[in-house]
Amino acid sequence: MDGLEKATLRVKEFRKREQLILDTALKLFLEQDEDKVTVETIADAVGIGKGTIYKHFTSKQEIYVLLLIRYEEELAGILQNIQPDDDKDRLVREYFQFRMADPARYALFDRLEKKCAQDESLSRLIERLHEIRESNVDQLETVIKARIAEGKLADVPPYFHIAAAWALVHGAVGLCSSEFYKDRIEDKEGFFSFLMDAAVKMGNRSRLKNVDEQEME
Amino acid sequence: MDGLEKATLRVKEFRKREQLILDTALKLFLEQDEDKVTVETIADAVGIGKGTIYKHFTSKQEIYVLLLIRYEEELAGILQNIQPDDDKDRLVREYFQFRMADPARYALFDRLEKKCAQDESLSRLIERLHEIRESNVDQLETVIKARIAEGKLADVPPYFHIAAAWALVHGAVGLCSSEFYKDRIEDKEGFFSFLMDAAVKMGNRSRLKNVDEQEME
Amino acid sequence: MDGLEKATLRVKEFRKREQLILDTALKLFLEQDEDKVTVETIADAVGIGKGTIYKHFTSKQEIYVLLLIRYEEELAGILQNIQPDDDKDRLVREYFQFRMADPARYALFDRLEKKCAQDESLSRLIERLHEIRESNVDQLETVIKARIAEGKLADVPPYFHIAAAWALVHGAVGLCSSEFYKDRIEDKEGFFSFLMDAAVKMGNRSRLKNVDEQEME
Amino acid sequence: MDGLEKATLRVKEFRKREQLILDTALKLFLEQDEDKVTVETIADAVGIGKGTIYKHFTSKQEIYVLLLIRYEEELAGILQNIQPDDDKDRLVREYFQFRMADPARYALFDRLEKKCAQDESLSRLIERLHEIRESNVDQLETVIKARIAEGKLADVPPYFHIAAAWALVHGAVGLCSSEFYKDRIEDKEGFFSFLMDAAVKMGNRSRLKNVDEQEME
DNA sequence: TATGAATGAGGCTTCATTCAT
DNA sequence: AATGAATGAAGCCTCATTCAT
Repeated sequence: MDGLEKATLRVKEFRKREQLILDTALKLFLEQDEDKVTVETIADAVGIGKGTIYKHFTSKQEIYVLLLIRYEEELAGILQNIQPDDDKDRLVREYFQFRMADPARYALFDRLEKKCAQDESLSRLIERLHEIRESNVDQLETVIKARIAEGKLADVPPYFHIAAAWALVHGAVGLCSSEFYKDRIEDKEGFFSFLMDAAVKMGNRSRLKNVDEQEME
Repeated sequence: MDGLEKATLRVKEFRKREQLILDTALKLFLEQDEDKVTVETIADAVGIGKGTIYKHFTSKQEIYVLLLIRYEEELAGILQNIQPDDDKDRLVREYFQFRMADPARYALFDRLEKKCAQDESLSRLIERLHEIRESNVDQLETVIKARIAEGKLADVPPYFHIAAAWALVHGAVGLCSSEFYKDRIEDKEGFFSFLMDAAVKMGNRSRLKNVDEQEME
Repeated sequence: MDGLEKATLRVKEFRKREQLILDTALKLFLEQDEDKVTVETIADAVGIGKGTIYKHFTSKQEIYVLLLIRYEEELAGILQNIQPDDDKDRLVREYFQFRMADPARYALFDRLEKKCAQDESLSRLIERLHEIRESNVDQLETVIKARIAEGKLADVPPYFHIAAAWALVHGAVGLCSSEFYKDRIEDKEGFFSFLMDAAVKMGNRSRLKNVDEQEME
Repeated sequence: MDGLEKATLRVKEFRKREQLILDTALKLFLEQDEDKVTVETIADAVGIGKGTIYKHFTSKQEIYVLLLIRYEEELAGILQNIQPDDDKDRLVREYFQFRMADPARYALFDRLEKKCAQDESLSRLIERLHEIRESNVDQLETVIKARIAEGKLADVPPYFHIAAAWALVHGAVGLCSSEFYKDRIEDKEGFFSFLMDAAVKMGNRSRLKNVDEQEME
């Protein structure tokens, strides 16, 4: 193994550790409130020194943003993997499935983003986050537009559909983590099927018609 | 003015200041992240000493809960004021209008509640909060039930309707405070009318039918 | 009732309240650590306002000293009441009985005195405390001297006897409140009779003589 | 020097600083009332930052207990160093000499222990303190028992002798730190020899016998 | 005179970040 | 590069004392 190889290996190790730190941080943030998780806690959980964290990230807040970016990139990966000739709906379905998969995680990211929004020193990363998200949303818009053209969705600005769906998902997540409603919703499965049904139909033009037809039988 | 009157006046002044502190705290919490607002900041803003805050509240966290309770009580007041012979829908409409009126405030309360949930020393107040909320929800359920009986709403457990609407409102609020979407939704008014429309129709039985009928023409 | 009488009555009431405050403070200091007892706690327990305390005493520390003085005065009263033709031993016995009567109280006073010792603003009161105590000790010395003259006590400076007894009593009190020894001394009654026995005999001349005789063998 | 050595050195330095903090704290506690000594005062006196204190101890109270433990361990060391074939009395003598060596220190520890007794979070350390003390007392009991067997001490439970001596030492310490008696005892050396004499003879069997004989006359 | 709301100095503790090894 | 001891700003809270009513 020559010097270059060695160096490459080292870089790889370094990157790997970076991911490990982020993974661990995420896990801890989900378990406890992120304010209660100290940098030392993370370092201990990873099994490295506290100082090492700062070789990878300039601040705790940077960890927040990088987690956000990683999340958005993961989503981008999912969207990218879907073939253009797939059922158009699949894209949308995957998108929301991903977002709903782990409500607590999503809620965490929501908080983290709010926390980072102000910080001037993170603006570069925040920008990047927005770029990725923009691109993800663009992908979705393309699909939405196609469906509108097909007459399958109400002819409103595409972002109406996306934002409405986003809001519903966000709302559902909030509901899940709400101390109060958590206890009140007895038939959780039934409820979410009710909600999802509503979400799908939300801007759906043809579906509404179908429902009618169905009911007339 | 006799002694009793004087004492009453004093108590009134005290309560007034309490409200002033809560008002100021709320204002500051909305302006900055509540973690960045120190007790001293609040005291300074009110124009009183730090110690005075602790004559009214036992901890910063108690301020959080009392703010939550005040919010829920305000809502209760609105619900109570509606006459029984009012249009049944008005109750529901008022409820969501109230919640949507100041999304940032609502988002804040969401965070605050999560922060207080753990604290054992606040359990008494948290309980009271839940009681008020329960009573508010009960009121709504009554209306929902009536509408279901009238055949105007889908016959699912009433809390399906409430929770679904809650989720939508929560989602909309989240959307509003989201750094990213905030910039993307150009026609905000249009969008929210679209969303509200969806919300109202969500569990609406007759509407669905009507739409169908309409489309069959 | 004329003005003078009224004023006298008022003064009486005032003095009475002063005693009530001191009584209550003492009770609370004994129940909890005196540092944990706030001036407000005392006022509440007495059923008066916090400010009123400061009409009677200039500071919390003054309460400490006044309690000390009251204690020493109480002792003086006991010593005074003993007739000069009483059994000489009775004086000594009463003195130590008084001090030992409530070990916790005694231990408290010990702490309080240490706390006040430094405070310059209390020096006047501290002086008075010392005066009373001096007079009490003088009385004892008189008795001790008489017993020495009778040849019943070892002919050492009288304060040797007093201080030695004081130390033993103080030690016994300390023992009583010691967390550790408290559990170890099973036969408490037996032990204290053993200890008292030793104390009484401590400077007892006749015993020393016996020892001498023994040693001469 | 390899890594292991370095690490060992580091740990040593760390421990050394820990001792330095404890030493300084003790010194300050003795100079002023421990309540007047703030954590910052200690840090400043040591020449380190306030936060560093908390790398070594979890709270100010923990410093109290560790000081107590150190004191008791020091005593254990002294007792251990005494050879079994030494004069049996030496153990007892050393024990009380140690305790009497620095009355102010002893009085301080007495206060500290009382202060920590309640604190639940210190229970583990308090337990350890009691263990050490128990073992120290056990050693003494062994000696006392032997002396009782030899007929040199009165045949009462061994803890009678220990506790009585403890009380006397405690009393003497109290006397020393008493503002009033401090000034009154002119011939301190003479007095303490008088007191010690009494202490040593306290449970001394041969003397009791004589007394009995005398009383039979 | 009695009151109790207001005060603010001051204490303890936390933790993100730095830096010498 | 990795470490972890050291740092100190900053936060929360307490309570003796004051003072206007």
